[in-house]
Amino acid sequence: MKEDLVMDRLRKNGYKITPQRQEILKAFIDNNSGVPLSAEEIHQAILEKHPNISLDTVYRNLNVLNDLEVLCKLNLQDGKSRYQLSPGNHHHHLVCLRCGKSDVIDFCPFKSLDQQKIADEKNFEIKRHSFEIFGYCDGCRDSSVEHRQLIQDAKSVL
Amino acid sequence: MKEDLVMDRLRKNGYKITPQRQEILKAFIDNNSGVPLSAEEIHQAILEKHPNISLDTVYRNLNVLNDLEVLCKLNLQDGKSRYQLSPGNHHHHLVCLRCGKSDVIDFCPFKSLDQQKIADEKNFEIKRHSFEIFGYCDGCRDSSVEHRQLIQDAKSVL
DNA sequence: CACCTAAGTAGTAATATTCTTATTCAGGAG
DNA sequence: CTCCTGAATAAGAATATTACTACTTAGGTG
Repeated sequence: MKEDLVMDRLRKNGYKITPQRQEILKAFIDNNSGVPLSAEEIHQAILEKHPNISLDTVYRNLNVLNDLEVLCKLNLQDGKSRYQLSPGNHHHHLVCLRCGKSDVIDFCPFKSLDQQKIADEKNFEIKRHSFEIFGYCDGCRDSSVEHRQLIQDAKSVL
Repeated sequence: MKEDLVMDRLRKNGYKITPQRQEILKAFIDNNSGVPLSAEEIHQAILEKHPNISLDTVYRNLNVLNDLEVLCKLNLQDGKSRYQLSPGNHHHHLVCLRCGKSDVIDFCPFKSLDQQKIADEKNFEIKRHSFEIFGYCDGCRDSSVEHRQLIQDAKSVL
């Protein structure tokens, strides 16, 4: 999503355009690594130019942008949340347990699940859902070592 | 799952039977509230009889029991993880955003998703997946207030 | 353009979870 | 039954995230 569209979406939902929000968005636009960003990474990137931005502000705005579906929040099972620009339409993810890269899939279980049946049988009002697939991506299939383990190894070297 | 079966599963996977593990399991067997338990709740319950058990031990063993599929870990979107005894077979959950009760559903998106197609198209090796449905259960459909908000309200009263 | 107010921010404290390290213990081998 | 070793534990530190509070500011109104 383009920067202007995001600003429009903020405005239309009653959110203000602050320099902090613009910087956070820019961090995502500048990220071309393919790996979703963590709150701490975004915070560090912005600190270089704006030494006063607080980590709390980063977290708060990541949640705002996630609620507005500008970003999607991913759990790569490494103990922290990571975020990436949302493609806009409803989707789910293939997440690599080794390198952390995430790929979008259009398949949604709700297209094949009879929502009405669940609503009737269980008398349950569906509001939202989550669906993520974890495994090894193209480049990482060789290794049997998982992301969590690799991170631990990396830490022990420092 | 019965207590003896859990102990067998621990033993067969090289885990030891410790008093702490037995107490944690008992906390789940004793829980008939229908609401999954948080780590802190389990810790408090055990502290009455065993004042020395550490919260870390509770967390560590919840993860062990989750890995062995004795328990399932649920995210009720209220900022903490909750756990309940697993029915044994593969399943997913309907989670109520208001009261926190969780109901098991047998539907699994992978039965209708062509795994081979994803594996081929994306060259992705699938290891595991998550699928949860959030909404309002039978008893909570009236209210439009969400769990998170109710928890905040409750806190402000204290 | 100055004013006003709800929304946003920084800083700090609180909470949830995991890690580290030294000590203890379960349970197999002798 | 005793010894031994890897696994488990307690205690406390570290990390990830959210909440609280007083101050600041975006952006609408006159």
